Amino acid sequence: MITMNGRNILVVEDEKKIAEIVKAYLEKEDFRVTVAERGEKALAVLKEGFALIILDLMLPDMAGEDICRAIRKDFDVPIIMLTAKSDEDDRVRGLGIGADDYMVKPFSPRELVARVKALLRRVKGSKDVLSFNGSDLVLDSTRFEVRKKASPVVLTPTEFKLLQCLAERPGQVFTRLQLVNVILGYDFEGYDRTIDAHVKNIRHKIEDNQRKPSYLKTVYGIGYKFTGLPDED
Amino acid sequence: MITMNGRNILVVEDEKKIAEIVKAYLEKEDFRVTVAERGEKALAVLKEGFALIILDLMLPDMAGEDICRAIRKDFDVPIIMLTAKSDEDDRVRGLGIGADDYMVKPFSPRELVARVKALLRRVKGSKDVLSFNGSDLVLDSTRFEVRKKASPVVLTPTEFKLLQCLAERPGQVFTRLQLVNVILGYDFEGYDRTIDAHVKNIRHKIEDNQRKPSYLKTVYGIGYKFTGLPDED
DNA sequence: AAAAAATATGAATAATTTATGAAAATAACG
DNA sequence: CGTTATTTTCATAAATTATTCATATTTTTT
Repeated sequence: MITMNGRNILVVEDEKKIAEIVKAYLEKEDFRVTVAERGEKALAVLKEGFALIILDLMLPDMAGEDICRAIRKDFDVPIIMLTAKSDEDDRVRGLGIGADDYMVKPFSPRELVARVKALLRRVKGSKDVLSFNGSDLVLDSTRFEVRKKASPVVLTPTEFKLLQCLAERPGQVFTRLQLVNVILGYDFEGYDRTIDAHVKNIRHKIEDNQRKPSYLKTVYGIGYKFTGLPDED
Repeated sequence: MITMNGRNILVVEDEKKIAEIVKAYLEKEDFRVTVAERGEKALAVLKEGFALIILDLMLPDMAGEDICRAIRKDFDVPIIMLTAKSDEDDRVRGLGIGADDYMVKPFSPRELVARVKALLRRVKGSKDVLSFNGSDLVLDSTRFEVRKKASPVVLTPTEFKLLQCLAERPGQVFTRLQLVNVILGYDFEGYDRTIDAHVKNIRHKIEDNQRKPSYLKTVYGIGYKFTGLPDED
């Protein structure tokens, strides 16, 4: 396995302008940036060693997911995937491609920088696994899998995204609208309350007592929140 | 550098229809919106102070990027750029100039509102926490939670809003009518005195001695006020 | 100190909000 | 194309909160 290099970032993006902007923003933060316009080139420079890779899902020569898998085969490097539409993130998450994070275009460059930093911080610590209540509940984003007291729990894609969204920020309260925006996309035309149904189903799968949930809690009049330490409020 | 104003948003957009829709959506979320149809006017009202600016890249009198630069020269205010169609160049231009985020038309107004909020949160440093009497009493808006001497106090939504409204301006006296307008909405048809009931319930939860409240004080003949330093009047 | 005015309080009732099971619509898959 | 899994909607039950009201208490005025 090849060593990764401190502040080197590889940007795989064929839209030159976007690549440039991303480069500019990252360099302003003291990262060194290499741009590859094609998947082929990306794979060629890989062995230079990068701390992180930003990868467009749509490239002229190869599918982003293939590149991602190719990278993952030999390198243990965090990847942020760029997708054009909100429904593509399903593919990113669902297919076990193994991206560590993803952003839907159009994205704010500041947010990208923030995520790069966050991801580097996270990765340095360990992998992409959220663990709660002393490993009683584990959310493994790279494997798209949840484990409850060590035994696997099967969540549907929407359920997983919902739980993940909440679990990433324990204690923070999300309104149904916020959750819809994040999980179903800004263009979702349906009803707020569909969130309730998913919450119910998730609770059924991860809570000991569905009537008295210890993880996924209701905040009356506002929305929902996740609590990592079931006892606390 | 000029101070920015809490919930004031400037929309610079010449297409009246779009401006109106944006305005309506933002006002529904309790923002105060000023619309400028031309760049010239935008620059003129700038000193009123805005928390955020939404700027169309294409304007009749001046290029959006010039306005953007002009704004940035004197104001440190977050900017969301609106660009027409999915013209890549425009998109990219917006970012290069130093917009914080951008959206491609046609966009969903819901998404715009969500991005506005996200950007404000990000810029503010996500400090939605009010702290009083040396952290004896803490109001945390993102967690929708009040803590009294470090232990959580559960307030109902109305109670929370009421307390928040008062606590945001310690010392300022609010009439019941003002409170009703802010908390229950201008269209509330009920009785003033419902506020009293909420005050009672809040006091029950946060005051040591409900008969001699140290935070939530009555101003006889007028209304109520919040005092951050319990000793002072 | 008594009367008047305003606020506090507890309890009853009304109104909202959430949970839930099942049906209908959609998407995914072979 | 039919079959299955998933997502969404819907109707209703259950839970929680908001409002009102009658009465007690406090504050102000005279």
